[in-house]
Amino acid sequence: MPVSPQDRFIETLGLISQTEGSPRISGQILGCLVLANEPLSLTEIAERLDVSKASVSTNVRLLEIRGMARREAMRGSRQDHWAVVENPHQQVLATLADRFRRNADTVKSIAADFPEDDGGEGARVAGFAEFYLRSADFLDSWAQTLATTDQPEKETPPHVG
Amino acid sequence: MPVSPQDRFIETLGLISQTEGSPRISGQILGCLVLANEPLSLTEIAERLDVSKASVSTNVRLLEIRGMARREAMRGSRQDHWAVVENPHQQVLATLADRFRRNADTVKSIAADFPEDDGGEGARVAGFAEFYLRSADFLDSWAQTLATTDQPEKETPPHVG
DNA sequence: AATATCGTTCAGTACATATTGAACGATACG
DNA sequence: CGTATCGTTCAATATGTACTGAACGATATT
Repeated sequence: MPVSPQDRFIETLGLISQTEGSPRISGQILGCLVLANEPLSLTEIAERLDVSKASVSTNVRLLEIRGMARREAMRGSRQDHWAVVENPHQQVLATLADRFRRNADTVKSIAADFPEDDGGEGARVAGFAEFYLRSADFLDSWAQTLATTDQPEKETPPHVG
Repeated sequence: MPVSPQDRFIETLGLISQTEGSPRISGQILGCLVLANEPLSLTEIAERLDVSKASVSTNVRLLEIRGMARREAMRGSRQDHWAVVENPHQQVLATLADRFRRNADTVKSIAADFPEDDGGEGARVAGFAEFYLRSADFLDSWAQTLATTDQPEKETPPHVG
């Protein structure tokens, strides 16, 4: 039997999530929420994906930490409901930027511990820190363009000048 | 006993590599090569990190695929030697851009399979594809700035306009 | 040709973690 | 209050994969 486009979308996001180092289920949940376009209960998600409620509980909160999903109160229901945020990717980029900034700090402090006459080791390590720092800035600016251009149009990519 | 800054750098890159979804050892090897600043043999790397030559063989080739390391012939030695490329991060960003572009293609083709009257599902899926495509462009432009500014200086981050 | 020195491959193991089922605590409802 | 319905936590399991040791093939040296 042919697989529905919905299922393929969900499965694809799961695989992407996995190659990016996150649990597959978190990507699948995201796909679920994007397709539904309305808040879904924990049970609904679990049944749709045919996984345990425990997994959904854990991973939907992971999405919340990543800034991609948010809890939503539904009138007349005691159940928690979950929905994708307005601009999910913007949030995830900001989170990524934070991670890079932490990397920069860590590596920078290590670089500082090298002696002067190390044959350039410390300098090369510091170069790594510099990359992470610039990357963080870049990610932030990228996230910002996503925020300001809700309706993506044909644009020239950003450039340094 | 206190850990040397060299070991801390190597270990840190290993952890970063791991959180990014790559084998820890590949990050450690990269750290090794950066510190050495000269081509190292497979045996030298294995002994420095206290891991098997098989692992080094596999992961150093992974770095090669990622565009961060290259094989180098050393005069007077039959052994392969490995070194970091000139601008390792630029390469890895380009690789990442390729992955995003593939994601965009995959999701885009899925979006095309949704019927017209799907309540906006197909449009939202297409929005995802659009994000991946724009991300790929962004990564490329980012990589380009790294290529042109070998000596990182204080710069304003790129912006759309 | 025989031997030695490489790098790679591959089956097996170790290890990390994603996922589950059951127990638990909290809150709403009767 | 007792009961039912939630979501979360936690120990146990399943699963994927990183890593190893040994075998292999290729190349250089004698």
